Amino acid sequence: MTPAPEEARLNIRTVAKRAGVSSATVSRVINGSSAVKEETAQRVRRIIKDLDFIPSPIAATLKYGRSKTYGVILPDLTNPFYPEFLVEFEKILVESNREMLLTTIQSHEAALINSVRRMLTRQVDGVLLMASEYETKAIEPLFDRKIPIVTVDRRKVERGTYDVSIEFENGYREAVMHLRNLGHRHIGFIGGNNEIGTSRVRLQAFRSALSFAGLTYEPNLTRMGDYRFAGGEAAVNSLLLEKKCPTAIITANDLTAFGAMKALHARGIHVPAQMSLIGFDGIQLGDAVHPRLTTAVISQRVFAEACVQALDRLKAKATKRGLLLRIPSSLLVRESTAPPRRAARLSP
Amino acid sequence: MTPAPEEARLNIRTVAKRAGVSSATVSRVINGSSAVKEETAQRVRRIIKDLDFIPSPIAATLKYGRSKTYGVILPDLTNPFYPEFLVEFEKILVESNREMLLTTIQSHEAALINSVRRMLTRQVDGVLLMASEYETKAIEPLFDRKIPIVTVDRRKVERGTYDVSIEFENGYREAVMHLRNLGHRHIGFIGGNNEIGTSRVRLQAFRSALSFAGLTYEPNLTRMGDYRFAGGEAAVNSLLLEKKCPTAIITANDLTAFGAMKALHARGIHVPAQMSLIGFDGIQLGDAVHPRLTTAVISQRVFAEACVQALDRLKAKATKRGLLLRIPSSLLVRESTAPPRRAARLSP
DNA sequence: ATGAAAGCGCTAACAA
DNA sequence: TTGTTAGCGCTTTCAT
Repeated sequence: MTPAPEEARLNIRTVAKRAGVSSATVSRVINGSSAVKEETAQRVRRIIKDLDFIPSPIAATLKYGRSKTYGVILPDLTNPFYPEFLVEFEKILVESNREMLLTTIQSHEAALINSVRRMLTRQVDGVLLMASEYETKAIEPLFDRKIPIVTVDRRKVERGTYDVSIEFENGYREAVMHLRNLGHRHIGFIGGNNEIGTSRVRLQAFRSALSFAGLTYEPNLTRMGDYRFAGGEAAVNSLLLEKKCPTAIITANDLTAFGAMKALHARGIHVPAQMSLIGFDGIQLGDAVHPRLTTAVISQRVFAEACVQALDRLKAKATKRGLLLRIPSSLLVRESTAPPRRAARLSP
Repeated sequence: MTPAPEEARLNIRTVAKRAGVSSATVSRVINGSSAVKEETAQRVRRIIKDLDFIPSPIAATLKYGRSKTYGVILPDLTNPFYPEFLVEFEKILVESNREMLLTTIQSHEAALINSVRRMLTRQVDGVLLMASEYETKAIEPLFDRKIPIVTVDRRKVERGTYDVSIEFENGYREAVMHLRNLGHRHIGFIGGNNEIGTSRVRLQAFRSALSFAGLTYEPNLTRMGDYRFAGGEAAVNSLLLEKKCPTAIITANDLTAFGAMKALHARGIHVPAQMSLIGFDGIQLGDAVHPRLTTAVISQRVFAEACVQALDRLKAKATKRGLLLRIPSSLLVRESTAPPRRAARLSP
């Protein structure tokens, strides 16, 4: 009355039986343990292939606690920066036989609580929090359960967290120097959302770049945006009301720059002839707009590698104290920058 | 010598013990079984909350076979259409307590095999194949294991597969009529990659729209692209070499239209004064470029709902024969279309 | 170098 | 309405 052996479910024991070994040995072969005689291993691998057997990491997770999955919490999937990052991040994980659990909060802080819960529920081995601007409270449960956490752009670490931050200083310095060398003296800035830490960091980096270039920071040439088109657009419209308009604008990210570009076009202001524009991120779109956007580029590959490495290290030695990793940025000059229309007055 | 009870692992039995019930009852409460006395259920829920207990779907998967996860195979995450889709798809799944396993093949067909393997490995309850243009062979293992498969834009079904297809006919018809009403008589078309089924469908839909509008299809005004900027750009450059240039161009998707727009700008051809342009998809970016793109819009919410529904139904009754769902598209008129510069000669 | 055996946390018959 | 029980497929000591 037992079911036909043909129909027996395919698992590690089926393989073991066929190979004339125990399931423990099969497990060892699957996990590449060196403690198996090569001959045996070969035979087992042969059978695995013949049977088209796929081991279940779910069972392994249950047994062993580790899911071989890293979670990612994104603030906003519609900013192309993140998909471009994810492609690299996924590639690295998959190469090493791990998975990615993607959650998106679409800028709703409330969704963060839910994301965290999903991470816990699915037993991820670590969380990459790219939405670091939000409340720490929501991620407490991760701390409590000692899940490795890597934040992005938070620029501070706590309780064994790692942080991967973009080195804005470089990029903005090169951007400002580039503009200064072209003859610009009055450079506007469109930042992110002021309530967010990373926005302040960007603005600060811009200001120190100005001073490095020997230019004065003019607060009335700075506007806040929202890291999206709309913010860039609105900011430009507001900037243009200033008596003394800038001859160039630098933004907190590329999306903001595109918004700015649109507003400038709409008002018949030519980029770069009448206004130079520099973004930050280096998203692919920058190469496709007209004029092609001059921008500070971050290598997504390098960025993703740093994130995975940070997660791996944190998982390996959970008690270590925090660590800050920096990802460099560097200026890519394209077509959205040019000398200012009227020669700037010579500096004193 | 037993470990301190304080340190006992938190599982369904811990909860059961505290609540003075059996683990089965706790399981029932968690899964919302109606066969539990409300009073008992309340007590159990109370304890779950107090203990901050999170049930493990991994164990449930192991036991029950279902992972409450749908897999998605995307051709290319850098086309904003997909992230915008994913946001909706994820939202729907999460609302109903399910997860999404995202894999990307970045247009490499070889990666499809790997994606399929990941789906099998993680025991997804179904697969949404948005990269349907690729070889059927690679997805055989899904068929073999009777995993529900929903394809997109394949427009045919087999062996209990469902297909969700975009209704290009509508959108293109409205697009062509819009142009015709503006006075256009010679409309160019930039398609996708010709080797791909969905490209042929789009071209066909365009042609039938032309004939519906009483216009003749002019094969020399058609070019193939690649669904990306580059393809649109190259296609325009080639189209402009034609003796009899079109006065308007319709594209296979928005990204292609952006590429076309860039090429036109680069050659000093004003959109829409000298050339009208219509895209397809309705990605957010279309609202941000200058001029804002007239395009046939697909509701991502509707699209995502259809996909989830198709997966759900297929899972519920696996033997049913195939089903085709159609997602409508409709024209959104913005600023990239206008009457042709010189009045077109009156039609005969 | 290999095997036996004890679960990981949960669900679903079946029994009560 | 609730409890008992037998695993789901795997890993990993501990033996041998």
